Amino acid sequence: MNIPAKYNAITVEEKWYSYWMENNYFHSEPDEREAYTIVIPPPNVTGVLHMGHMLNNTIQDVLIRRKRMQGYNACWVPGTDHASIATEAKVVAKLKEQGIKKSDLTREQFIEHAWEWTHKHGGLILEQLKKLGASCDWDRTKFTMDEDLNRSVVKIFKDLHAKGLIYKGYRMVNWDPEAKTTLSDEEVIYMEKPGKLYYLNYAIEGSDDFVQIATTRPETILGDTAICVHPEDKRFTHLKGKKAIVPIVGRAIPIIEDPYVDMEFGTGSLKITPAHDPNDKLIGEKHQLEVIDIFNDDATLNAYGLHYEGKDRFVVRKEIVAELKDKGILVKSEDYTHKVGTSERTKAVIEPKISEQWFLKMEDLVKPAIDAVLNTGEVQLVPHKFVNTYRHWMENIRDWNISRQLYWGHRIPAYYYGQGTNDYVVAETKEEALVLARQKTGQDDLNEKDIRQDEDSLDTWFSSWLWPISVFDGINDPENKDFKYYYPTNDLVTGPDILFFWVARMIIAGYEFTGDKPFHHVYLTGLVRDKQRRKMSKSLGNSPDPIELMNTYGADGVRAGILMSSAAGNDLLFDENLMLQGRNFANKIWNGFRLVKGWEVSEDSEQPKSAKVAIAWYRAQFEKTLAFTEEQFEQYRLSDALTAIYKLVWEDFSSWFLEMVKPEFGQPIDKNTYEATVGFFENNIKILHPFMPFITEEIWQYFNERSPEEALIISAYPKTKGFDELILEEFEMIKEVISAVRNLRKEKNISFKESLELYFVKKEEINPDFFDLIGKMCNVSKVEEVKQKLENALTFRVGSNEFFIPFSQKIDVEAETVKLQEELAYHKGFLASVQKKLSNERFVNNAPEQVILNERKKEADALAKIAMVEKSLASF
RNA sequence: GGGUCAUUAACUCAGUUGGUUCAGAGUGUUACCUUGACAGGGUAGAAGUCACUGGUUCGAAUCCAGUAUGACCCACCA
Repeated sequence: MNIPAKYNAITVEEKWYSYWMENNYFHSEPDEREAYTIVIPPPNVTGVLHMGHMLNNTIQDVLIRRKRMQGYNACWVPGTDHASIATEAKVVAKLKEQGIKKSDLTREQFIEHAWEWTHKHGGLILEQLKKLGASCDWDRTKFTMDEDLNRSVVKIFKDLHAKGLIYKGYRMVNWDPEAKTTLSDEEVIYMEKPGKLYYLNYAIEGSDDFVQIATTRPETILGDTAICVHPEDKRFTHLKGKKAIVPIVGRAIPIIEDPYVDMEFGTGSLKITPAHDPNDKLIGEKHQLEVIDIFNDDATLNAYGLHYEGKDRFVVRKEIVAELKDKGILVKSEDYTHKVGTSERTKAVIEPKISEQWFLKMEDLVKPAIDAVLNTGEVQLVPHKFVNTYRHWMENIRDWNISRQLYWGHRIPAYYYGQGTNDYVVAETKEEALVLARQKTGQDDLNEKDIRQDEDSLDTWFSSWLWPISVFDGINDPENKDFKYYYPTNDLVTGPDILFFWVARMIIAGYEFTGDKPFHHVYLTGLVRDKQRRKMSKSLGNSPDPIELMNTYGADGVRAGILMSSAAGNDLLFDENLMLQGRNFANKIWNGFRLVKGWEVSEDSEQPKSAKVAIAWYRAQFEKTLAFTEEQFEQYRLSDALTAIYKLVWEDFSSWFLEMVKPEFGQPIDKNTYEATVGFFENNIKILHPFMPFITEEIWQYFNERSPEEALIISAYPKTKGFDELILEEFEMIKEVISAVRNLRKEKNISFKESLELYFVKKEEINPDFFDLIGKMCNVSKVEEVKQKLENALTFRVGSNEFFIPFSQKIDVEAETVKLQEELAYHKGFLASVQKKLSNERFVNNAPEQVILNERKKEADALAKIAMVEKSLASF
């Protein structure tokens, strides 16, 4: 036979993925079976696979494959997200390389470039998922900018607008000067950054007096429109009603009072710049202050910046500090660490900016979504600990800024017919808009030229929050058969980092637009970190290339490795050793297969007793493990399920069972044992298939010719049957006997080839059915009970039974004595602790009866063992 | 500032309603083994005051309170 000793993953994996694709096993159509559905968290269309994807898609594939084998109609819908800001930023960068500025292009031209980019780089990540073995229904692949998804988004916008939930507001928003767009609050990451707190003196109008303020942003003094102090702050009562002069600008601004000011902080007086700070804006509104915006869209200063006009805000900060210092206005500066908002995508420092944007009212929308997670349990978060985070966010939710000043994305379906900011209608098409506009204005002579669509596009998440609905076209056509069959979906697998961005909003959308949950369970994976516990990120360069990993360790190896140590919700410290472990496991299975496949089967040789009992034992062991993994799956503890199977296959099956039934070298194996072994092997690879699909399919098909209908991927997953607990217990004792004999051989340097005899004095039951097996495993020619201990023999004790191996050489009495004394000391110590417990009246009175009985049994056992050891000692 | 979670062997982690000698696994490490499936393997061993301090209990790694350290999430303090 020429099966290679080393399992070659690469060729095998390609072969079976193609086979699965050719036979259409991944595709799902509604039928009479129960559906099991997962929608993929759509990765960025132009993204590449990283370790986070590996983890989370492996989990999805495990769930899907298992359910498919269990007879569900499993459907895993793949797709990608247009990722407006990220993709637009990439396109802008690429155009810049070619010397083209975004502002040189029309919207249409830019979008053309973006599509070109998308087609060129898009979808690569889905190809990479295939290498991982992802059994997605590729016929259902969706993109968040697909035409039908666009129609869904527009419809939803229109619907929410009609309900009065979408409105335009002139508000302070998060401005990303790099991408020149607003961001939602969730897209702003606050980072600790070292800065300085500058103390400045503002002169008081018409006097020599001054008021001192502290600021971290001296460049914004150009937009100051007030100084604010606490009304009860006695230090400033003399300034009441006076005006201060803004340095450099020379503008006189009022000194106002507001309890917002913290008297303890800084100098106790605060400069107010309503255009550039959310709090200042609130105070400004309250006191009806002038709003002076000093920035352009790219965060350079505008005309209000005077001689700083056209310079960047950070350049200006430096220069203005120098100028203030020269003029004696800067009193001092202190080092000060504070949190600075940055853009999640571009990393640019966010500029709070007042502008007119579209908002979605969240207050009422969140109610059913809160209820579903907190009260009814219709949607369950796994692990449960995320419920609190979810609740907190939901209960403190603010209106969602859904407009973005980007070209790439779903354009806001609002059409203006006049110059006023509210002279618009919301419509699905321009034609419809015209009709609506005519109705609204009563001007029948309006035509298409008079109508222009809003320039903004929608936040990416405004399309992805519909994902579980829109991939089945449930918005446009709620009665369609796919939607009715697959929705609501079952499980969602994603990272906790997008719990708010995506998961929460999908739950909101589900209830609002379908009246039902979008999914039942949300499995939140941990983050993949490097060995120094840092998040894996491109900028740190600490993320290994998943493709390289799969080439080195095989997709199965990587899948197993990454799952082996990743409990739900716990971060995973990436270590290549895990992948190595996964690969070695694949090799172990492979070699077990080689062994079994190499056996010659004899029709007429009889089944040895040892094999018979081995089969009975392994059957029970398998069933026990299967039952355990079922429990683990119930709780989404995939890692524990896999570890259990790993041990079953490596230890129980390979190290024990195969050794137990292995025929003598050169001898054939009897048919019954062979068939049982192959049956066990096949069951092993069935329950392993969801985790390691490729090698299992390879072995499955190698064992026997299989038609496409008999492929492992669609074979029936074993069902739990219950098992014989007793045989498992009995075998534990046998195991101990076997390893004790092996140890003695080693200690005394007795070759395995030298046959031994084993005798024992029985104090507790030992099942004689196993004796042949002991014989085979230890090369012992007979196992026999005797009434009393043997002289001149090696001894050991298992349970309360004492074993003897007659030994021709001289027994080292001293060494034996030492060994026995150690055992004695151990048992005595144990006895003491048990007796201490039992002599404690309160224990005896309070503990449950079963516990006390256990203790009594322990006491009796210990006493028996002590007696036995003492007797042995006495005989020396 | 508020919240959540963690702290168990050198490392990464289990320990599922408090009760068997319950202190575990994998990796690493040590010693031995070219045994006919597998050195990507086998056998055996060493290794921990379960972060700390109290409390509850007959009994605590497990429950409670506090402390320390770390991680993450949320929040408009110049």
